[in-house]
Amino acid sequence: MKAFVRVMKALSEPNRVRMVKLLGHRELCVCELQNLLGIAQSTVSKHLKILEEAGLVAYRKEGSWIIYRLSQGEDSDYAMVLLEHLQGWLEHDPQLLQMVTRLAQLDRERICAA
Amino acid sequence: MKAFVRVMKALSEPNRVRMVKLLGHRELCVCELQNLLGIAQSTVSKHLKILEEAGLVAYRKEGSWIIYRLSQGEDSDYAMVLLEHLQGWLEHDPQLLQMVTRLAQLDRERICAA
DNA sequence: TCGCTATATGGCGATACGACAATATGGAAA
DNA sequence: TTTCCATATTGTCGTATCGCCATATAGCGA
Repeated sequence: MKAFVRVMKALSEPNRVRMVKLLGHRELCVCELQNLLGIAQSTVSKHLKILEEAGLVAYRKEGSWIIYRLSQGEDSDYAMVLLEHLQGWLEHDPQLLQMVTRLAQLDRERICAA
Repeated sequence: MKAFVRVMKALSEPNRVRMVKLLGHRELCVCELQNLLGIAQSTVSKHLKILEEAGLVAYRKEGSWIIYRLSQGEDSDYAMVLLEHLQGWLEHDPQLLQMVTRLAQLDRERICAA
């Protein structure tokens, strides 16, 4: 029950759901999420901790960056099922679409600069 | 996003999850849920309202009883998917098992009395 | 070493939530 | 009508949550 509620609670906050959806496109570091969501860095960090404790995301360190990705089934069965459904859900949310567009734009710019 | 979060929020509270699981066995009136959960009637009523607004449960009136049941897909796609998964999830939660046992016992007694 | 950047943590204020008791509503029975 | 019973609503209280700012912590480069 506790584990289930932890996953539901993690996904019952719009900004956290947006993080999950954004991470569905590619792995992202904290500052990228901060940039895309437009909220304070400390807020992003706290949200990520909640997502991680629910087994929804995982991270790896790369120098001083910490790069978050969607979890791959290591931890919670509940989390995995929800993540799969979320792939299809909310694809037409206006705010989210806007963020995804910005993300794609950032990626294109990076490619051009390379 | 709002509809999705509403469903997640509704399912991120243990007593509400228990209500859903209990309603998975059969429809129940408010006082039965109150009895099984052991919480105040007003609390049960509020929880049921939240579950209903999320599209997880529905009700019908029968005299002065109001009988709640799991929703059948009338309202929310998110709710339906979660309800289906919940059929299998949390089957071994100790508290829930105890409540289900009590519910079965009540049913048996009612049959004997008839 | 000293900063500079990326991230995490602590603390605060505003708001939301979950519990209960008390009260309102509305049907059924006397 | 009056009296119950089932349910909903309202008020209150303690706690949790979300946002921010300010402050650690930790790695990288000068």
